[in-house]
Amino acid sequence: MKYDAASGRAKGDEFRLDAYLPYRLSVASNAVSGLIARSYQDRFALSVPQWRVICVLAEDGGLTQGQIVARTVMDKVTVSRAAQGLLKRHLVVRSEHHADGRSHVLALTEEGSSLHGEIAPLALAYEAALIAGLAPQDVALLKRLLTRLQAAAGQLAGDVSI
Amino acid sequence: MKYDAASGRAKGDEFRLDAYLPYRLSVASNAVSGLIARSYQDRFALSVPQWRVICVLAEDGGLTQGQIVARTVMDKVTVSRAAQGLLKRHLVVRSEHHADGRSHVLALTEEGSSLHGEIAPLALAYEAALIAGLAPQDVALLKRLLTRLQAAAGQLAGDVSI
DNA sequence: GCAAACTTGTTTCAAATGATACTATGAGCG
DNA sequence: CGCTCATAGTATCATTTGAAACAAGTTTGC
Repeated sequence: MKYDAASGRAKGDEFRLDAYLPYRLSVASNAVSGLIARSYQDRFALSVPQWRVICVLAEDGGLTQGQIVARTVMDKVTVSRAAQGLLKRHLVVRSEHHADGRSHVLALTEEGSSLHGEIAPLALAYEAALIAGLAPQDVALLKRLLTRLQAAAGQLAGDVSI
Repeated sequence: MKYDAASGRAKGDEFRLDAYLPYRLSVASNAVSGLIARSYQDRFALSVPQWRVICVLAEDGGLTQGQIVARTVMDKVTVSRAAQGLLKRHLVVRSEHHADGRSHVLALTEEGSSLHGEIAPLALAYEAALIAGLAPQDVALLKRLLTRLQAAAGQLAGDVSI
């Protein structure tokens, strides 16, 4: 059952789930995301999408939801819901877009900015704990490789659907 | 707004979402998983959990659901549902466990095994397309780093909850 | 100008997810 | 034995997700 007479080699060598990159990637990401998400939820009652919106608003100032979608690689529905939650908690404010009536500009409130200032060090501490024991150049390479995988996946998805 | 007078340095340097490993990991994984999941779904009407169950049964022969849970890092509910779907399609069979009446042993049918044989090359082709352009030693390092991140996340999660 | 086509953001709906509770069986111990 | 406790797997429920339809506003082409 593990030996394929036609190909003349062990079938088990052909495909091993443990060695399959998409599987490894998904499992590692789930473990890390789960850890982080639980932490944000428990301590600050924030979802990951909400935290991402806060981050890009802290970095780039006022943005429309469309710009946030582009910056965070999230669905527009996800961003819309995250923004509504943050609005209710007065962590962000909305203002009219000067040139486009469909759009609004989101920006952090004082409170939102202060929350960001509070969480950011904890987030960095989590990252530091995760990569403790890894060589810095390995971490840098890891980030580059992840970006290239993301780009490759995007390209392959585009190739198929278009 | 990007300059914090109190700390005397640019705020943007403190936390950049783009450089945050959990974010990069999640985004890359979502891009890759989405691509793969769509492909399994479109061509074979299989979910990712179902595909994972097929893989470990192809590798290891008859397993209980508990063993599959351990092998695939999935929730037991997820495995239960995946198994039920595969049973309905006669891709796996269930037999009594010789020593434990609560448990069943799952194994691939001829049809399930043949489906695995059909999908595996495609899965490998996807992986090859994703890592095209990357140095093989970089890919090997990537897999090792992912495994270590997963372990670190598991450990951190354990530290908190226990 | 103004109708058709497109964009922005929201709502709606169906599917996936996972925590919790439950059933059925097995294990430990007096 | 017989009672409690642990485990395998399933069912239930609330939440999350994203695709598709939608409303409101903008752009384009004639």
